Amino acid sequence: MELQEAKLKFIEAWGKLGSEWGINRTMAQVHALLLLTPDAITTEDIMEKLNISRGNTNMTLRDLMGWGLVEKQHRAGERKEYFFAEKDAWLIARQVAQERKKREIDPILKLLNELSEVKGDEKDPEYKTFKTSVNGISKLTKNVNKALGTMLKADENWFWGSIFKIFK
Amino acid sequence: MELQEAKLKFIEAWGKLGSEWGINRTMAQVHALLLLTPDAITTEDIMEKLNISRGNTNMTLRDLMGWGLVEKQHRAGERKEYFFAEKDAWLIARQVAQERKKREIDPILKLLNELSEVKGDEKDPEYKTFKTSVNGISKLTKNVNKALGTMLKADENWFWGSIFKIFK
DNA sequence: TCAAACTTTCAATACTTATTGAAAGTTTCT
DNA sequence: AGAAACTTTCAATAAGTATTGAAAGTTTGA
Repeated sequence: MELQEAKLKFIEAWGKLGSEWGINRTMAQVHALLLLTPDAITTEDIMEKLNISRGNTNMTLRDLMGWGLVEKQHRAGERKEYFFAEKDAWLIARQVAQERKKREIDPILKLLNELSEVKGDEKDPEYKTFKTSVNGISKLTKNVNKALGTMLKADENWFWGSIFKIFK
Repeated sequence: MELQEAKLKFIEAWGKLGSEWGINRTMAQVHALLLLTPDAITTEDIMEKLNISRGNTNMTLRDLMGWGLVEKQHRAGERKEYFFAEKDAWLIARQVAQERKKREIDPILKLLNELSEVKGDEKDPEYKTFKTSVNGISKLTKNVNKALGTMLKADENWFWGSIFKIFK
C-alpha cells in the first residue's frame, strides 16, 4: 500500500470510528489529518485536504482545542494561525476519556445517586425491580468511573505496567 | 421523588446516554423500560408507555434481541409475544462491550495492522509521522482490546475482585 | 485611519438517521 | 379454507445533525 493511500484510509476509518462513538465525523477526520501531518498546518490546508468549508474547519478546530487534542501555533511575522495535534496515543486516549467522563458519565452518576434514594414499598415488585436495576447500574458505573479517574491521574508508565500486565 | 417520576427520569437519561454513545435513543429507552418492568410485556405495552409506533417498537426489539439484551417469551394459550430484559448490570455491560468490540473495534484493528505494514523512506518526515501515529494507536488499541477480551471471558466475581481492587 | 489579511458567526441548506403507518405476511383457531 | 390476531416490512416523511458560504468581526501594518 502506498503512503498516500494509507493516509486516506486512516482518515476515513478514524472518521467512521468517531461517528460510531458519538464524535462528529469531520472532527475525527481533522484530528486524523493533524495526527498524520508532521508540522503545524493552516485552516486553508485542512479545507483543501479534506474538502470542507472554512466555517466547518474553524468550528471543528475550536472543538478539537476544547477537547485538548489540538493546539494553535503562532508564528512570528505571520498572520495565519497554524494547528497541530498531540501525537502520543496514550495522551489522546486520556484527553478523550477525561472529556467524556466530565460531560457524560458524571451527570449520569449524579442522577443515579438521586434515583438510589427513592423510597418505596419493599413489597411492590415495581419498586423492587427499580431498585435492583438502578443499584446495579449505579454500582457498576461508580466502579468504572473510579477506575477511569485513577487512570486519568496516572502516568503512562503506570498504566502500561499495572493494568496491562494483568492480561496475557 | 416519586417512583413513577424516577422511572421516567431514568428512561430519559438512559436514552440520552445511549445517543451520546452512538446507540439509538429509542433502543436505549425501550431497554430502560424493560429494565424497570418486573414482568415481560408486549409490543403494545411498549408503544403505549413510550409513545412510539408499532414499526419502530418491532424493529427496536429486534435490535435489542440481536444485542442479546432482551428476550422473547411465549405464553401457553396466548398469541401475543412478551419481552423482558436481563437485569444484571454486569451482564448488560458485557453484552454491549462484546457487541461493540465485534462490530467496531475488530475492524479498526484489522486496518491498523495493515497500515502498520506500509513501508517507506525512514528519512521522510511524512512517513515517520504516519508510522509513529499508527503504531501508537495500534499498540494502545491492541492492549485495550486484549483487556476487553479477557474481561468478556471472565465471570462477574473475577471482574469485581481482580479489576476493581486495583482502584481505591 | 484605512484596507488587506485573516478569523468567526450563523441562517440557510444539505445530509443522515429515526420514525411512522399502512399494507403484506404469518400463525392459529374453527 | 377463512378470518381473526398478531408480527413484519419498508417507502414516505419527520426529526436531528452537519455543512456551507457569505457577511460581520478582528487584527495588523503602512
